[in-house]
Amino acid sequence: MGNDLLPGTLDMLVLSSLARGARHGYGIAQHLKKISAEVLDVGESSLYPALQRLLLSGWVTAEWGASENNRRARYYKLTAVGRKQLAAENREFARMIVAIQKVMSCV
Amino acid sequence: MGNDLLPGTLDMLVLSSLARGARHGYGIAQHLKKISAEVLDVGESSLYPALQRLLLSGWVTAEWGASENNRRARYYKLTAVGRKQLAAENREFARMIVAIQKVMSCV
DNA sequence: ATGCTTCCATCGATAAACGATGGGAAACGA
DNA sequence: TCGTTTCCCATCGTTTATCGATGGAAGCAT
Repeated sequence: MGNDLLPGTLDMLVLSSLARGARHGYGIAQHLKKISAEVLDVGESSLYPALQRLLLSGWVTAEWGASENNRRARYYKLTAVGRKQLAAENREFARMIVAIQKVMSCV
Repeated sequence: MGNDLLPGTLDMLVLSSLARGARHGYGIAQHLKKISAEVLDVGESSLYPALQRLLLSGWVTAEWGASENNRRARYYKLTAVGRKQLAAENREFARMIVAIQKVMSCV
């Protein structure tokens, strides 16, 4: 029953997942699914390209390490700039939601 | 300062614009801009393809007529199925927003 | 051995939205 | 009368995000 996600929100969601500390890709997907009560289901083919974007933009850094399960994993960590970006995207998103709600409630 | 819009929401916004009665394309764009306090700015190159989609799906019908300004205009009208679709998209959207908020507030 | 879970990642297709562009017809100001 | 603005239609080509399918490797349990 896990649906797709709202386009244009993935980067923000990923950044948000990293706000409390570094995670690896698989962990990010799990986290989003869990916190959203299974509503958000980020496929790996959406997630990894997104992480590449974030790396390229300098919002996150990556470092290889070992997971809790003793497996090789790549940990992504929010940079200072990334944290600002998260805040900005959050503001902009809120702005959009307010605007959309206005339209929808005008029915 | 009118930005783009949140991808994946255009069809819903257009349907919502037609909930109270028929409008022509130009009027829909104006309405969205006005109600959203200039936040939502739907370009015509986004709007008309969207209307084509809605026509093709049967959510709306179109009819040529004259605008208030005595100009030739194409009026789009919500169908019964379109109204159901609007309700469904609205529900789904709300579901997504709740899920996203959960993730964002977990920071 | 087999298969399940965890973890990485890429590739090709699809589809949505955008910028640029074009046109025609009414209204309006000079 | 003429030029400009406003209104209203629409398409084309590009970009970009997301997705489904696919593949691989390594650890764990049976």
